[in-house]
Amino acid sequence: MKQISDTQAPVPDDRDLLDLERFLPYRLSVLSNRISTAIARVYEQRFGLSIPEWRLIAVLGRFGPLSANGVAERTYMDKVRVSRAVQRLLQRGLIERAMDGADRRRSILQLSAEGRTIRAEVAPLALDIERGLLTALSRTDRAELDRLLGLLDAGAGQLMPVDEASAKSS
Amino acid sequence: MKQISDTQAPVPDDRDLLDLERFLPYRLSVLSNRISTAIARVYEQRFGLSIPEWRLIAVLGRFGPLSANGVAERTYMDKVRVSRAVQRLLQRGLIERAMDGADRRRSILQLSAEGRTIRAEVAPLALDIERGLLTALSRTDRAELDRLLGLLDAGAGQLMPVDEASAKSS
DNA sequence: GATATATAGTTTCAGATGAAACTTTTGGCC
DNA sequence: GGCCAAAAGTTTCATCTGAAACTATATATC
Repeated sequence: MKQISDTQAPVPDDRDLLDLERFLPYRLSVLSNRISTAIARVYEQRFGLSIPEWRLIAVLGRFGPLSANGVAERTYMDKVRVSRAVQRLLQRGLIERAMDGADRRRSILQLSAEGRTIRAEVAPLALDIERGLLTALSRTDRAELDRLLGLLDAGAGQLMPVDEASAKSS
Repeated sequence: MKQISDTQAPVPDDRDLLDLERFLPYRLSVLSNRISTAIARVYEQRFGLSIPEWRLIAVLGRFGPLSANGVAERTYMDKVRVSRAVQRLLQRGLIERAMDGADRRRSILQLSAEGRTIRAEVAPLALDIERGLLTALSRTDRAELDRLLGLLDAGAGQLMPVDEASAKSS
């Protein structure tokens, strides 16, 4: 004889049916896209820079000279993006490329004088934007946020190892 | 006679030259992309759903029936994305579309029976992923995070009004 | 009730994207 | 030295994306 209820497919109650607005990945995605879009617009209009291009400048300014791969690792961009950003910035003369004498597959990238100038102009603007975002947060709030983002990074690491995410070196 | 130092272009010191790794918009972007990519992979492999498609299902399940515009408003997706997601889900029979009798420009979208089934399967998976992300956070940490994201949303609102960001209705 | 303006949704087009293939060079390994 | 696997970057190709143009309908103004 057929059993009742226990073996039936469970009828999901509302607890199992997620509410998009409270779903953390969704909230992060909407927030981050909103911010990135606004920033991209500013960089584009004022400096003709895309976000990948700006990241390249920022990271070369801070850690350069670097190989393309070094850039990819530090920016979480894949090598195709880096390659394209490098090409455009070379054309514009904002970076310089040399070949590594010891390993001729590898390039050596660094900011040109003009690139350094651009970085010095863009960076304060970026910091202004960040300040605007954070106006409503107290000093301790900011420290909290920093800590919590760190924890989320760790959680995301479980989900998807960093090197599989994007910063592929091959 | 030319003045010295005071009128010269300021030489930016390191304080003005941002460090990408500490720059909030960058951190949010990397974190969010990492999570979204991982989730997109799961949805795609297990259910053949893109993220826009899943968002449509989630929001229709929770608030449906809705017009395409209603969906756009609640998901922060632009109307082109919504339109495309609608088409694919109609093809797959996961949603149904009727015309609004009172306003024949407007469509009325809702989940089909099969759509409801899919939602009931995907939602717990999504919640599992979220739980994974949050394992390292205590109950109070989670409340803090919620609050801080709310503040950031407000800050982002200053940067870029919601309706200009993406959920354009026209 | 004709004309103008706005809205819902779709289509078009030009650019962005990333996985996979490819080229070149390097580093074993025999 | 010769051969094979791996790494650095680039190119290709198929897909995704969103701004702008477009279609159809509705609303406002006269």
